[in-house]
Formats: sequence, C-alpha cells, structure tokens
Amino acid sequence: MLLTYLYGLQDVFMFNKRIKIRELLNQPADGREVTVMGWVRTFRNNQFIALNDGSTNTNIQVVLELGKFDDVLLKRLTTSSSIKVVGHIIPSQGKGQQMEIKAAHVEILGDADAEKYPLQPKKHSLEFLREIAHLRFRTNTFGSVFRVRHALAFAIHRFFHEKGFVYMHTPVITASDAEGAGEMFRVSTLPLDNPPRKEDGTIDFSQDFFGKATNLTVSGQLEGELAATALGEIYTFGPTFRAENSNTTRHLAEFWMVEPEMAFYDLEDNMNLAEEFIRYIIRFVLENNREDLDFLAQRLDEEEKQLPMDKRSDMGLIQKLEFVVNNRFERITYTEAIDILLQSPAYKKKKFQYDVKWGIDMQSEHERYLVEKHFQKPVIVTNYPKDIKAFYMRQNDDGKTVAAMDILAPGIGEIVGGSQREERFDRLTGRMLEMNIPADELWWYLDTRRFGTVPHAGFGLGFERIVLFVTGMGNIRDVIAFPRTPKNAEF
RNA sequence: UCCUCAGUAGCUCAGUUGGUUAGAGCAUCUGACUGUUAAUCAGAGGGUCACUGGUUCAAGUCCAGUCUGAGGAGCCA
Repeated sequence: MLLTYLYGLQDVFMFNKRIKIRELLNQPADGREVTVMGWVRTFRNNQFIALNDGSTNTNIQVVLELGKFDDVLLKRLTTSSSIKVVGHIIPSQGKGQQMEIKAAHVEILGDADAEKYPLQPKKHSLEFLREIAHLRFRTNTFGSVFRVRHALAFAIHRFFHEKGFVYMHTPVITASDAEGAGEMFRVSTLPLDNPPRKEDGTIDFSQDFFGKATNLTVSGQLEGELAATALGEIYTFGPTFRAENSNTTRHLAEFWMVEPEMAFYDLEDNMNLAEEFIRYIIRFVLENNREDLDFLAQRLDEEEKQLPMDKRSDMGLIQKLEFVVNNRFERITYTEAIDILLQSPAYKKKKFQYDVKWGIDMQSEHERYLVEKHFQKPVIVTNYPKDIKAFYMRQNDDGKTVAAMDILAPGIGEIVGGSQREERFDRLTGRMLEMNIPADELWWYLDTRRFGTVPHAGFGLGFERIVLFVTGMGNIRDVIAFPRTPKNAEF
C-alpha cells in the first residue's frame, strides 16, 4: 500500500528532475542535457530568454535557435510567464555570461498577459512595488532581501540551538494588559455593533470567548521568564503586535521579535550574549549570502549616488557588516552617554532640538549622535534611570538606575532592548506599586520570585530591524513580505 | 498623532503669470531586423489630471476639506 503510494508520488515529483539555476551555474558547460523551470525576466531578439527561478539573482540565458520554434510559442514568452526548458548547457557565444542553455524544448507552464502584468524589466520605485507586494518577490531586490531574511532567521535558530537554548512558543493571545509595552489589538468574538454590557454600561467581557478581555501579544518576555526559570535558557521568535499609530520607516503593527531569556545571567552576561549573537548572525549571512549582499550593496551604492555628499555613508554595506563582525561594540553607561552629549560640539552649538540632562529619555537625535558621529559603531548603553524604564528591570544599588541595556545601531537606532530582571520579590512588587502595575493580574509572574527565584536576564531584538540593518534597505515595510501598518493590511 | 512634501498614461516624470485639442521616456500593440544583455528601428493605441466642493468668462494650475503615499518627529523593537 505504502509502496504504491510512493511510486505514485514519483510521477507527481517528475518536476524534481529540474536543476536549480543556482546549482547549474556552478557546473561545467559540457553539453549535458538539463531541465530548468522558472519565470521569464526578459525575452530579447526573439532568441534569448533571461530565466530566473528564485534560487539566485543571476539569470540563466536560454537560447532559441531562429526558425526552430513556433511563432505562437515565441509570442507567449512574455515577462514573468513561467516555462519549462529542456536543453544542453554550452559555453556562451555572447559576452554577458559564461554559460547558456541551447533549448531543445520549451513549454509554457503559465502565461502572463503582457498588457496587464505590472512589472517591467526596468527600475521601479520601492513605493510602487509595495503596492504590488504580491509580485515584488519577482524582482532582484526583493529576491535578495527575502533570501537574506531567511538566512538571518535560520542563523538565529542555529545560534541558540548550538548554545543549548530551548525554543519556546509563547501565546499570541494574552489576557494581561499589564506589560505596558504599548497599545494592544483587542481580540474578541463579541458583536461589535451590539456588545453585551454590564449595569454600569461598560462592555461585559465575561461573555466574550475567553471569558475576559484579551489582546494580541506585545511581547513574549513575561512568559519567557517563566520557562527560563526552569529550563535555564530559552528564546522566543514569533509575531508581535503593537496598535500604535506609528508612521515611520522602522515601525510595523505586526513584526517578529526574538526574545532570549536566561537564568543565572547578570547584565554583563546578557550584553556578552547579545553582542555575540548579533555578530554570529551577521557573519552567517556574510558567509552564506554573499551574492545577495553584493547585489544589495550595489543597489545601496546607486541609491546613495542620488544623495548630496554629506548624506552618504562612509562605508559600503559589506564594509559596514564586516566592521560590526570584527569590532567590539562600544559599552557605556547612561550617565557617561549624557556626559558625552553635554560635552559634544553639537550640544554646545545648540544643534539638538531637545535638551540634554541626566534623567531624560534620550531622543533619536541624541542616540544618532552617539552612534553615528561620536563612536561610529554599535553602542551598548547600560544602567538607565529607573523612571524611564520598565517595572521588571533590576534596581541598582544607587537607588536611581536599573540594570538595563540598549544596543543602538547606526541608521536604525535601538535594535536590542534588554535588562537583568528584578528577581527580588519585595523590590519587584514595590516597583509595581509605584508604577501602578496590577500585581494581582500578574500573580503567575510573581510566582517565579516566590518559589526559587534566581538572578536572570534577557533581551528583545526586533527581527525586521536587523534585516533592515543587514540588507541596507531604508524602510521596514520592504523587509517583511506583507507589511501591516496603520491604514494598510492589504494581501 | 504632529510637521513638511507629494498625488497628471501601466511605470518614471514635465506641464510657465489660470487660456484653445494635456506632453516625453519606458512599457504595451503592429511591422521590420536578428548573438541579444533593460536589444534596436518605424508606426499606433493609451488620461474621470486622487476625490468633493468653491473662486473665475475659463482650473491640471488658485482656495477649502477629505483620502492616499513619502520623509521627519513622538511611541518603541
């Protein structure tokens, strides 16, 4: 029975006789017969097909001998039509490529009406491509972006796996509104037009699906801490939702976040891990996606040529990534950061729009100055004033600061935010009281401090922000397949 | 949410102090050519000038509102 089934599958999987273009290009042009399948990028001169199958940005040139193929077939070889080609690989007579396929058979798998297909073999604006996000994968830029995105995701799992971390799937739907990480999306099955109400007129969520008000998660951290204080070292990597009305190049309403959480780690351990982690995943991409990075670097170069000299970056994309891999991040305390800002020429010349003094939550302009002007590399800032940080961060002995650490990256800003967590029950509940965090709703979180509490730490990394940094793209909406932003949930 | 800028052909954009039938390049279609590299050459078709209202003899152009997009800010990852 199983055998018949498998034999049946063999027929179904005949397509797997095909060779991927990425693989084909590394083989000798020895006249062998091969089968390739892909999408037509351009068809020149009624003879030359530039064929792409998504395995690489490099197209394979398929040559159709004049007069050998039916005119009706030739007419159907339009941009983005899909085809199967059987032919022989030979050294190319033309100049632009080493190898080409002399076609014996060409079969149309799917037509693409040239009058209606929106992509042309030319430059398109990223804004236009965003409007046709379902088709933009078929461009070189987005092919590279999404292969790099994949490689980063894979490298993240590999890094933590090698270190013995356990991958946790924390819930997407949560009942606690206490995390304070921003506006939340309500999850409800109650009728919007006529929800049940309590006597005082407020909505009666006891009749809702979960019997209480629920939202989409804004962070898996609190649940992550529960797992870490038993399994030791865990990480989450999942979708995260913020209902903030943010319209910027670095915010999404739905994004992916990586949140490791480690028992028996202090702030120093936390920083060391975060830095090693970022270096590791960037090195992985440098080693495994060089062709895509080269393409993206070239794209960025051309884009920057449009800018005035003073707006251009000093380093190319590859240089920038190699620099991050090969150099220690700068580590300073918040207090030192404020001192640097106060002594900066920018401050003395009153270039900052916002005032600088100890206690402020640093503005973008301040972070950019530190990272892009003063240090010109990623900077880890530690020990922030407690009043501008979350309730769960460990209170330092000075009574003023907490054991927080933010990693700031050139061009992106905050890429990692983390801290050593407050493991002392009294300190934690005391801070919750001061900050009006309802302790009763978080009884389960506090139980970790009641029973066998341990020093622990963790951080969150915005996945799309690291993809932005690595690909050199300018807008976060161009490094996620189908961006969700205010007024946009298309596709 | 705030500030600034923008919305004209499928795409990228021009359109003067308001003035007759709104243009170009690319793409598309037709034909020619054929070792091309975003092929080339010739011709053709293609427009609710974002939407609504107003000013005016006359609005793509001026005014108001709305919608959408971009950049910056805030919030943050």
